[in-house]
Amino acid sequence: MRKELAKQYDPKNVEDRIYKFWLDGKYFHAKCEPDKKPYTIVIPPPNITGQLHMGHALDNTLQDILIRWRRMEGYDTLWLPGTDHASIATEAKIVEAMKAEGLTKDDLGREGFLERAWEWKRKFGGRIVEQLKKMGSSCDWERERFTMDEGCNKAVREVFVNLYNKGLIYRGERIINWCPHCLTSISDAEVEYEERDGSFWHIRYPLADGSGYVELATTRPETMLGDSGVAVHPDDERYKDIVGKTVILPLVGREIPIVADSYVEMDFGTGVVKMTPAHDPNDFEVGLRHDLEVINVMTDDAHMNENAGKYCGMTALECRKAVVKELEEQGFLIKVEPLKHNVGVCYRCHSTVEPRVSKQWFVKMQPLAGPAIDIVKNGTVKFVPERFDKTYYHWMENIKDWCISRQLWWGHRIPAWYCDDCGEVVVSKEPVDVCPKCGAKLRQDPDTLDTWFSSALWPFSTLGWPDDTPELCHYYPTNTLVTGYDIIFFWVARMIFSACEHTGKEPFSTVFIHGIVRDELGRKMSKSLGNGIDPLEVIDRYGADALRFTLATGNSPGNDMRYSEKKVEASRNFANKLWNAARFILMNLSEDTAPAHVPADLAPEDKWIISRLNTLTREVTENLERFELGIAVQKLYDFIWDVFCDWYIELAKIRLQAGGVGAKTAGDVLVYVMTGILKLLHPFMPFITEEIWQAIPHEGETIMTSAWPEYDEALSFAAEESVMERIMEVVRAVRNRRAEMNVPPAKKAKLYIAANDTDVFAAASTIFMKLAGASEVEVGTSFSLDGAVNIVTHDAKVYIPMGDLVDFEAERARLNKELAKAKDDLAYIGKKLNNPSFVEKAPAAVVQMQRDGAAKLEEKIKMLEESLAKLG
RNA sequence: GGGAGCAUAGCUCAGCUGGGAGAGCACUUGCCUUACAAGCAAGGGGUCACAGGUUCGAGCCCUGUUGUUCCCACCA
Repeated sequence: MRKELAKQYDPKNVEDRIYKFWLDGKYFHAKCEPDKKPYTIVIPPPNITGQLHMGHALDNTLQDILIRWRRMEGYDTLWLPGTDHASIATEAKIVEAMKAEGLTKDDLGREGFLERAWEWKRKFGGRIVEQLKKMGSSCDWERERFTMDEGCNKAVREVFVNLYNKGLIYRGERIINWCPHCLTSISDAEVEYEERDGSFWHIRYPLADGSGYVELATTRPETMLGDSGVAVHPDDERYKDIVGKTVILPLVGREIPIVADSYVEMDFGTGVVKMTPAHDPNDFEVGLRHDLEVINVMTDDAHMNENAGKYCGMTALECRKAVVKELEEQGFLIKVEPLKHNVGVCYRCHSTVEPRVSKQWFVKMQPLAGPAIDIVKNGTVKFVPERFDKTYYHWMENIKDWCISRQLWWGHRIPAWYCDDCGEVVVSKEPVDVCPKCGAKLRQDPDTLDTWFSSALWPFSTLGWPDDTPELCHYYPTNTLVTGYDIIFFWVARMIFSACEHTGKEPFSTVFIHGIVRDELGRKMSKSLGNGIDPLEVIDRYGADALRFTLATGNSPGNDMRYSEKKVEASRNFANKLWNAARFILMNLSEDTAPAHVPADLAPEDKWIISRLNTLTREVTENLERFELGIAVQKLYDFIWDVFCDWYIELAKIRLQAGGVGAKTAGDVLVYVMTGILKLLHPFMPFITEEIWQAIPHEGETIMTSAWPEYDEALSFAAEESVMERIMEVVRAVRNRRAEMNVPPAKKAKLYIAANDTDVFAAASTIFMKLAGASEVEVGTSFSLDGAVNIVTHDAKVYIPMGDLVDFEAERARLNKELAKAKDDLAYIGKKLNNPSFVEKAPAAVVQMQRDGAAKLEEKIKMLEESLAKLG
């Protein structure tokens, strides 16, 4: 007994049942079949602290479309799912949760804290996976890895030690970005810039020899407590003679040198810059060149420290006020100007970043960047769309060393041990207890690694690297990475150079970049704006299929898209349309209808729809291959709605209602075309296609693993396509005229069709009766009728006797208008064809097309003139 | 300061390698036609930002201009 479809399409009902069916059948499980070609996709690790948002939904949808399609094409497909340990955000959330219980990090200690973190991860970490499943994700989630799982940990230690041994990781005192809120260092990529209103304080520093003073300006007066020099440009005539002298630092009284350095811009401010090497990256560089003292005046949490003298203990802001006040009182302050300037903020918490000198671990980037650039330049790794390789090159070519140590507990512990007795540093894959030099007890570095350090290893660490596993051998290098452009620097670039360095291969061959989903007003969706839309809520109301379809529609690689509920509604309506088409087919099938096949005795409309489906198959496949998912889905939409539902089903009704062999053939073709549609649509709308596929005659257990349709030259019927186009033109023209004349649909009228090719139109008489409001149809080479409406198409003239309804003046006016239009069109084409260089230089096919067009127009003009002549 | 994207119907956007401009929504008109009113049929609406250039032919290619968005660098 065949399954039935409910009268009303209910996505929730369908989706819950189908997902369970897939899970029970274990259809998602990766098999690692060496004889099958692998298709592996790397997916961004969803942040475990987060709730599913539109960004995830988009990622997941595009990935799943590609995976489902390739699976149907017979590939051994695998996702590399994972969960990010997201150090800063995760740790902040855990700290917050502890605070609610009256606990702090120090109360728990490192072990206790980690225990709490795991507990927390178990509680919330699985949630996002459940949400992705609701979207139809066909990821084998049982393979899910966590970046802090032992396997990945092993890879991290391996990489760290290898890089260290090659001299590519070093520990050093350098200026780094410090987030005073998160209390950790962050990398350059994690700093964002925001424009803020600030002030520009002009201050005078007296020369030590009493010969005057220099005037300089600063936006951060409090840092002057750490000044160890003053710089001017070497070519600046104004200050040439003071270079080498010293100034007395106001309030502090320290004597500091005036140096010349080309970093200083002569045109900006007064052309004199105070140097605070401990708290400004540029000053630090200048300081290195001129051997200036590094004086740290701040604590971890942006308070002044003991080096700030009497200001010790104040916050930076309090200190600024105090310093400015004293400068003013002592006559050092010249003026204050308002100034807009960019301030670096932490990308996680948006606190102002404090640059400070600190001892951290770094990765030397220069040697790693070279191969990573080459592998993209030589096409081994391709960006889709291509233009993103420019962004990538620019970043790689100007890369600075990467600060990888974080002052956090929730992350991969740095595998380095220190001997407090003899100062020995040991870097090792395995824990070491005693100093190999002096035998004293060793202390492990308390810091952890940047979350992206471990994430960068994702494509191979999850496959078992550094062990030579069968999985690694089969699936690596992977095929595709799908991600947003906002993550190119953080993750994509780092995966590429890490893979080059550690595996000697590319991590993936294609980076498919998509845009971000914006709200209806084009704003970025964000928590603080409160304009984020919860994908689960959308699914609840319209279904996952509708959401997926929306995200795929109008999605062109690399471009942002706007979310609007109207679009989701349109997608849901489309699903409903498909549902109803399926219901219609089911109603018209007999119990013994066979699964999809092309029957014998095809009618012209059968050949037409089969041929159109054939073309569609080719177009959808080609566009998927080019990652043009938006175009593929648009073509499906147009075909299903306009071609299949609006035309073919209506045409098929004629034979279905007549019964007999024709009905059987029409039924078979309906099943054949519907099956093709469902397969092509399945990657985009997995649930509804599975549900319908199960209901109609089919072979196999699930559409997921059924074979992807292929273009077949034998199913291309150009002649029938053309015949149908001519018939459809007549139908449209008649409908148009009737609508214009306000003829009610119920009022049928006889149709006289005059054409040279009488057979084509005679054979289609039932079509005209069904679709063009004809009571009966007479076909001949010419008719002489009075009181009839004249309709002219390119190769036929149609008369509808309407008696009193016909307004001859209106008829004449309309025909004249059409004639004028046709003549204009012909003149336009004629101009082209009379242009010798067009005929000579344009491709033959284009010229022929114009000639055909001209011939059709000539024919039409002739018929229009005849009709006008008859009207008198 | 460097780089990139975008500018097409009232709105949101497609338009692949150049061959007389498309969709969805909105709008107008007529229809509950036995799959579907979450629908059917018909229709109105565009100097493809502006100015040049290449070409037989430009929404598409090149140059410039304007507006807009984003990324990178960063001015002490």
